[in-house]
Amino acid sequence: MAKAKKEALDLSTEEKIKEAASIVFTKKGYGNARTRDIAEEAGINLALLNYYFRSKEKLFQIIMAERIDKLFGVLGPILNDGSTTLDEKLEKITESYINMLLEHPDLPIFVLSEIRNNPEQLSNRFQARRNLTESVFIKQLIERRSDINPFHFLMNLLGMNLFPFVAKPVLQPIVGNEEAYRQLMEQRKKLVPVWMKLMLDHT
Amino acid sequence: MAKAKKEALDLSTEEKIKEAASIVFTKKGYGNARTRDIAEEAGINLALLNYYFRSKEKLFQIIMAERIDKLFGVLGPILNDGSTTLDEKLEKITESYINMLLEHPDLPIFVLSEIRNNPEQLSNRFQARRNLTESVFIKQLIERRSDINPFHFLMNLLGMNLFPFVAKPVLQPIVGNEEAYRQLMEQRKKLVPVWMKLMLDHT
DNA sequence: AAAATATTTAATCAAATGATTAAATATTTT
DNA sequence: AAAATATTTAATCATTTGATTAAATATTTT
Repeated sequence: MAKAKKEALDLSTEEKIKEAASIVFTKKGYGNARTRDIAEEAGINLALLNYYFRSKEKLFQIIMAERIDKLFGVLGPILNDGSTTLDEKLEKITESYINMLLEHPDLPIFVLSEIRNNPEQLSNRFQARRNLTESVFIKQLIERRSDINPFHFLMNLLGMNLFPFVAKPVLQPIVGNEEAYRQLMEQRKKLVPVWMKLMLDHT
Repeated sequence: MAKAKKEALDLSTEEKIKEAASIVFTKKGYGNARTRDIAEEAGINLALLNYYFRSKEKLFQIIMAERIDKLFGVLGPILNDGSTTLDEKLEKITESYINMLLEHPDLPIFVLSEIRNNPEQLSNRFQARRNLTESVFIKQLIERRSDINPFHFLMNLLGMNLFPFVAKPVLQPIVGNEEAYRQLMEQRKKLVPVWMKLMLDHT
């Protein structure tokens, strides 16, 4: 067997294809992406893509799982951190999301639109509800304000953090140039937690 | 000429195709939609689609323009109403959006993802900035709080109203069933303006 | 009713596109 | 080095899919 070499190159080539697939799928979506686009982006022959991943669909599933994890994986550890206060969690979530989305601005719109196309892709739909409702975050929230519906609170938090990126293609031309947009997002790292705390404190 | 009959049937058939196209495009997006899907949905022959609209692309442009107008057209009149206060505008925008989105929940994700695919589709990009910055709404906002960046304020308002629908495929399974989700959205009609006013009043 | 025009259909085309194959090249193992 | 295995490529296939065509049917005008 050509194992040592195989693994070195395998990783390199396979990773190259996955990287390219990630770029092309995220930019165009499944339906608008061509396997030839991906092959070209990866600098490899089209047949290689099928050699490594069997089909466009299989490759997509792998990328999609990674992207979903990238988008929502941030939340879990922060929501369940027993060592931080609720206020600190708001700050951490906001900072994590905005930092991540500044690097991957087209991630939310990709994931959300593909899930719309194929809702089954969300594997652990039921588990997600449990994980959330039993999280430290929700416990702290209820402890502090038993009258605030956690779902509303979470929608507001995610809406303020994710929406500017979901709507970037519309908002950015209105706001101005790319740099102006980036600066707004930087400001929101401080501002969003302030606004969320207003909701927590308001009588 | 067969004018009278033509117009009666034309409208009916042409409208039937547009209606079907709107449904299929909105549900699947341009790339995943097949002209055959649309023809079937409309209950007509595939050739008819090209007879009436020349091409998939042309038909899409028409639908897309309508959908963009549906999504953002609500805003203009409310933002520029000189007879309402800022608070009333917040209430009107929220109520209009939530009512409209309860009927067309997949509209935002469709429009935003298609604009991502083809940003040029936003025709009046520069005009939009002027319209907004010179609106009564922004004037009232600056009058009330010169220290609040209108772009941040607008992002929050739109984020809280639109995001729950953009993320519905993810959030709804977590929240529970369809009806539970609808009730949450009904509640937000009252709640979002309250939260927005908190931001306006906070010292 | 006849002619002109508009609408609709079945059949077909041509290009795009996902996938495969068979052969060539490179790498590893013996 | 030889054999075995893994990787890569060019060429090709089969299906999907947007679009067209020519003929049939319906409608309107004369």
